[in-house]
Amino acid sequence: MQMTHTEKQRYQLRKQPKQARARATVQAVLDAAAQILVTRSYSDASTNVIAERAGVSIGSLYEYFPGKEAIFAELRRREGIKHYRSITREPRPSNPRDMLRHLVTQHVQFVSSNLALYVALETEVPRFAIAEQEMAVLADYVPQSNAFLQTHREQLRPHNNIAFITELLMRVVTATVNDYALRAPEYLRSEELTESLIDLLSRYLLNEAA
Amino acid sequence: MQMTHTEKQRYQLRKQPKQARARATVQAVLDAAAQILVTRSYSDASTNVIAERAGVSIGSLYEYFPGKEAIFAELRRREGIKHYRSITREPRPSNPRDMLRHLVTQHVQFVSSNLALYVALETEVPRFAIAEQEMAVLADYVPQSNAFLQTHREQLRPHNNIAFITELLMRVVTATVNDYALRAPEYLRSEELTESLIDLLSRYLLNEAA
DNA sequence: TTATTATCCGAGTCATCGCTCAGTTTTTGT
DNA sequence: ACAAAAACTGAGCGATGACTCGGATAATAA
Repeated sequence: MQMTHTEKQRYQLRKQPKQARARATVQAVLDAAAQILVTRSYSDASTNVIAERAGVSIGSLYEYFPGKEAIFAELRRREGIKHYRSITREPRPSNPRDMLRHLVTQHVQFVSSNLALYVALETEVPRFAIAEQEMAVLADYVPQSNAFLQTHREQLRPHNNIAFITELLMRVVTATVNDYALRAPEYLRSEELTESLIDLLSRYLLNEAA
Repeated sequence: MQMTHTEKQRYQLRKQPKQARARATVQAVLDAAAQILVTRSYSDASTNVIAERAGVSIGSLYEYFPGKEAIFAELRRREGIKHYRSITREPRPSNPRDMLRHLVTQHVQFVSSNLALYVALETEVPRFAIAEQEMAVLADYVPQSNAFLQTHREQLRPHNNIAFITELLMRVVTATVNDYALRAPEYLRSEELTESLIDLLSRYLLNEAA
């Protein structure tokens, strides 16, 4: 584990697969990694074992991935994209209250429908290169939501920093749902949790009338 | 990484140190582990490296720890205890609003005063044996806070399940502060974050008058 | 067809890691 | 002072893991 001169590409694909069979190879590796992560553990997921489970040779694996870390970085990247898509998918809400409801329900929905993998990624895989894709879910969503709330300011209680509040609320939702996923998954899908969270956020964000 | 017959003591001390120098050895190992974790990484923290940094022989390390995982489990256990102490320390609040303020400020205080180690433990160390100590911070605190809130019911908005709400609020605080610690530490100590969080919680929990 | 590029293969190398054990030193108890 | 218990030592073993490389095979292009 020598780090000669901090290579950025340590967590990226060595090269893009061009042919279809190559894309299939990459996908097989990622699927195998996910499966081993969920059924065994991160430390059991050696490159040799992953390659074997994927049905590709260890040599092929290293054609595309510079190492074990890159495999899981890519896996997380792709899950992050799915997560983002899940949250931003239709229908677009037409008012702040619907926005909060949509945010909470979609978030719970995504996490609980991928619970095993989500939890394993969160609890077992080290967060290399945290800055890069870690924010994928929030990076685009926050400014977008902020703009939305700005245009519906009249429905909100007076806040002197809407941008900050927007980010805070996003983080409260993601972090709290994450916490339930890891530590109390039996409540994750409960009406009670979803409704309480929405109520908590609404009461803070919105004025009485809304 | 063979797991013959799921031994429970994999994450516990092999034996309790009886003499002072033995306690010093254990402490030195834990300190070294923490230091390497923070300055290098979890995967760089091999038992050999930890022993060397601690200034004890590898043999001595294995007198007390059954393996690498046990070292970090113990480290986390001790940090968890500190965390709990930090949150439950005087002065005991006399009303719900003070309770919320106390909870938020103490929590932020603890996390930000141990930020590097806290973040490293959260992001790099796998959560083995999650059930055991993971809940240390909440396990005692939640029922205790729940009882407290029950006795001050008249200051609260009507809630049909105070126990659930208590736990929810605890989780919102810990999870959100944790999220800022990992992903936006520049806001962690800000007045704005602390005050917004308290406001968010109060508005949901308390009735107008309180 | 033929040249070129892309993909795949897997035995084998080398480093490192977790861990043991036989023996020494220190502390404690009587 | 002496024995027993506790603590410490570190060379070295066995296992495994990440990764390479020389070469085979397949797809694409000219």
